[in-house]
Amino acid sequence: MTDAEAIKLSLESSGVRCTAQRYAVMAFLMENNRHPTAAEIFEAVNRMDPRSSRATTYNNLRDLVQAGLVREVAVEGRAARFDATGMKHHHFICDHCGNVEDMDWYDVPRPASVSLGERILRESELIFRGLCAKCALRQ
Amino acid sequence: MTDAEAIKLSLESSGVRCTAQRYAVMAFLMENNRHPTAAEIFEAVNRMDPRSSRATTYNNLRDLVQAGLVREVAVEGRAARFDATGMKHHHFICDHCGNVEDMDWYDVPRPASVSLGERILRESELIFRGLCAKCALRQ
DNA sequence: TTTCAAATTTAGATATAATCTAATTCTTGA
DNA sequence: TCAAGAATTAGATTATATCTAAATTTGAAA
Ligand SMILES: [Mn+2]
Ligand SMILES: [Mn+2]
Ligand SMILES: [Zn+2]
Ligand SMILES: [Zn+2]
Repeated sequence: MTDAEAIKLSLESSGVRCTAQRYAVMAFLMENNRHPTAAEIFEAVNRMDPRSSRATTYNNLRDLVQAGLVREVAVEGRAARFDATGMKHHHFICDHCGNVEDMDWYDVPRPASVSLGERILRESELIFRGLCAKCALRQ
Repeated sequence: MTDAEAIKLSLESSGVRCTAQRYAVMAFLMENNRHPTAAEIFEAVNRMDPRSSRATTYNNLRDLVQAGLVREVAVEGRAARFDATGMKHHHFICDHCGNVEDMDWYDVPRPASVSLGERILRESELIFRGLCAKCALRQ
């Protein structure tokens, strides 16, 4: 199976139509582990046909996040970043430049049931903070 | 020592002048574990004297975060929320309403040194996601 | 106490990020 | 082929946060 077919399949098996614009977003995120912002994705997708409007880019990112194929990472004071939820991993967020980097995944202990109360837990996310390699050198 | 003196002291020992406006932000966050947004803090502080402008509220929140007295929590698609960094704790963020709730703290295993590379780790933050008690009931 | 430079505050403008609107185009299945 | 729903679009709008430049306040030196 080609990559294209795999993307098409994963979209459709998640209940999302595979449109040209949606495909372009998904393909860009899968070949790119740099956690781009919506603006960067919009720009990248529009460097070639087919075009995609800003509204569509945001709509599709929202749909893909809902379908569980894409993860949105909120960063304090900066635009949200996105990545394809391929292999499980954690994130390192740089205090200085805001870059988001992948970190090896390891299982995180669940909170005690009594502490969870009536809440329904979907996932536990571990975020490391500090200085990325580039910013660490400069300080 | 009164609470007021304690706040004044903690500001000054963190190298931040204790101005009336800064004090009001800090006091509001310390008597309030609801993780208010900047807009909510601005409004609360301005319900009584002394007044504080929007710019000052944002400036002071930035200064207090830098001093380590306040934590900023970015939430996807919503305004950032703030809390006083008193006792260590984790956060639960509701997928549905975006509310941020405190969870008991427990130690998180550090990433492997090889995985960290040249990065400098400041903190590891555990975020639980799912539905808060109120939203869980309604679904 | 007086004085002054630095820090802080302010109102309002501006910038940035994200969503909404309503018209159009595309897709799918009958 | 055709109708209905889904998706896309340009541009307006909203939401969030920062910037600017002038005024005020502060603390420490004199
Ligand atoms: Mn990632
Ligand atoms: Mn908290
Ligand atoms: Zn960095
Ligand atoms: Zn909720």
